[in-house]
Amino acid sequence: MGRAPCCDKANVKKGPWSAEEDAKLKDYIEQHGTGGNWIALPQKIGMKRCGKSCRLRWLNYLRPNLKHGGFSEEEDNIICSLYISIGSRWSIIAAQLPGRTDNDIKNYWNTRLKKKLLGRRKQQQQLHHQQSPEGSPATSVEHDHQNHHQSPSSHGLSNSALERLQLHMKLQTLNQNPLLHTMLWPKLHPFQEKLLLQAMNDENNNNQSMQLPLLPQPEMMESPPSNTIIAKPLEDEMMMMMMNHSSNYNTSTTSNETITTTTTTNEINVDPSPFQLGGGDDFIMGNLDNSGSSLVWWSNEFETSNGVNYDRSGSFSSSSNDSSWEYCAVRSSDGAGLF
DNA sequence: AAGAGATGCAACCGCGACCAA
DNA sequence: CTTGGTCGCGGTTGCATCTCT
Repeated sequence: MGRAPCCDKANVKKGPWSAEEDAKLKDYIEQHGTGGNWIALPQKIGMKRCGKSCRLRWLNYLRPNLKHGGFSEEEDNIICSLYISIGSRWSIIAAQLPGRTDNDIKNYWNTRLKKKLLGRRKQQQQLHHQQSPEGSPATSVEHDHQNHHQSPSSHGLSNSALERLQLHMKLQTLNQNPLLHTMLWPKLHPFQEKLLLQAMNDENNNNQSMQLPLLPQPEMMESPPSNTIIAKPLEDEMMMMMMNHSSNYNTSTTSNETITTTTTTNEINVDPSPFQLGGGDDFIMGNLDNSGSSLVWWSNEFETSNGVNYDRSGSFSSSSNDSSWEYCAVRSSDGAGLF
């Protein structure tokens, strides 16, 4: 037995609001406030609308000082940064953008900003698809782009986390350009950082049952222990997704495999990994080092000491003053992955 | 010019959180 | 502690408009 409806659905008007309804609601709230009870409000003013509908209309459209459309570059950057950090927590993101509503930002992200930022990858995938029509399907993110309003792909990974990973990679690529760096990674106001940290810790706390490490507070990040993997929400989520996605994932603390990659521009030695994660098609591979920020992007295959081929499709890293991160997505010839 | 498909946006839905009784 | 009502959020849907062929 489901919960009781909040209103009599049969006698409630749905659909677009008329100017008359808008005026009625606006006038009432400006004079009397909401009274702390949205459900009762429509009856008070004689409207055949659900209280939730009134609330939504007020918050998203009628409220004073709301801006519609015309997102600035700075707003784009803030949305993007926060989305990568905390995911689709539109209310938190909206709180950082005065005059914007969560619904507005959500729509803007889904319809424009995401495409704007991931456009290049889409082109790459289209090219890849043309070159190998029998190849693997597009990621769920791009699949969704091409199939508006259709169900997610059967890939099984969270679109949100994939997007965040892709964006992180993309922005780190752009990060090589110092001009773009400041443009795309704006320094947050301390209050924004505090909010962000709070949100991150909330997320980590919620995941405690999964035994994921907590995000360290700034004061805890003074000198991270060597080879300690500090989980940020993005990484947590990706790890959990990989584990959920992979029916045959494997974790190990006894890997003795050393991977050496050689590219035309980079030579990367990955320490014997303390943690393996694999299975399925794609993998996340990470390595914490203390050598500062570095960025590499591979598209070539590389071979491990035991002869397993990995197609390292991309890699990125990020860093703060105290710690740095390096990740790459890998696909192996034998179905094993490394973290 | 017309039809089909893509896009953008407002609004709805359902669920979990919260709180008071 | 339980229950019922409300709030707030994120995901989804419906539809008008735009773009392409």
